[in-house]
Amino acid sequence: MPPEPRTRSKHFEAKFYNLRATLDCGQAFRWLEHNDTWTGVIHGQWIQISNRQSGILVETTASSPKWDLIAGYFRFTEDIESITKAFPDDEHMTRAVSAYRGLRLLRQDPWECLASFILSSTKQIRHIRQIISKIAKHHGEEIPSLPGHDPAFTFPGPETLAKLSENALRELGMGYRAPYLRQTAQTIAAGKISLSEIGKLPYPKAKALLQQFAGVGPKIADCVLLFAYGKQQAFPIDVWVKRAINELYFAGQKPNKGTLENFAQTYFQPNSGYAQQYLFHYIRMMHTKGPQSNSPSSNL
DNA sequence: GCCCTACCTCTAAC
DNA sequence: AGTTAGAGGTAGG
Repeated sequence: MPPEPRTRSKHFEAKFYNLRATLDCGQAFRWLEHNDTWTGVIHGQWIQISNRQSGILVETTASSPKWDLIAGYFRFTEDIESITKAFPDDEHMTRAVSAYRGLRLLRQDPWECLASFILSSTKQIRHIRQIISKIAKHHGEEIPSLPGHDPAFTFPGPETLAKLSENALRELGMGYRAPYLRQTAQTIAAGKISLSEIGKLPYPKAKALLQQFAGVGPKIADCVLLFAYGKQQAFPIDVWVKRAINELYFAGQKPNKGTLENFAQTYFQPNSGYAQQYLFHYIRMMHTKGPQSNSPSSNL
């Protein structure tokens, strides 16, 4: 038996951090929960994370943990209360905030985030997770996890995926998204578009550049801008958010595309990106559990 | 520009 | 238990 890997741990102060809402609701696809403890891999490091009094405990098997990157990923220092307080003062946002108190945005690795959302089109979250897990298992590097946990793998870089055939990607179950992912990986591996440069651009230019990648349209570009680059102007409009705006703000009369986009861009400022996440979860809950269901019982 | 459809595969709902 | 619609869209007509 190999010796149990040593772990390093660190406590972070963080007021209102709802791990379930943050890690399990479709902005990231690699987190697993067991007894209120979450495990995942970020920046090549296996992480275990759980709520503690007055904060968050992070443990990792990495031999020299990159705490800065870990803290950056979780955005521990973000003042979520003042962000949600600046939301529009209407009944829907008020309900969304109370149902999902402690929901945070993450700051993910741009490549993994981009690849994940290329795979997300017309897919249920469950299946997206499945595909991403397969990619890591088959083409990532194994890294140590703790006993009792599944083997852990890094998410392979663009150079690795660029070398795979379309068929090898299709074998992972991604269907017609395979050529998109392959081409995007090749574009990055060839240095034609730099992901770190995109982060330095203002929102409109960054969005336009992201849309040059195969399989990336306005929605996926906005997801990456919000979940990886932290651009608050990004407001991904998917079927759920569109449904939410139609139902809650236009009384069910569908506004045309321009009206809806304009509303999305202006009404929720200045924290539109955060507002989008709360709205997304709120409308999904309304549809899956019924409008009566009001369960704010998240662990804070 | 705007609308339409094809696209893979799997899950959830009959 | 088998069948089918629909799923955090995008590209190309």
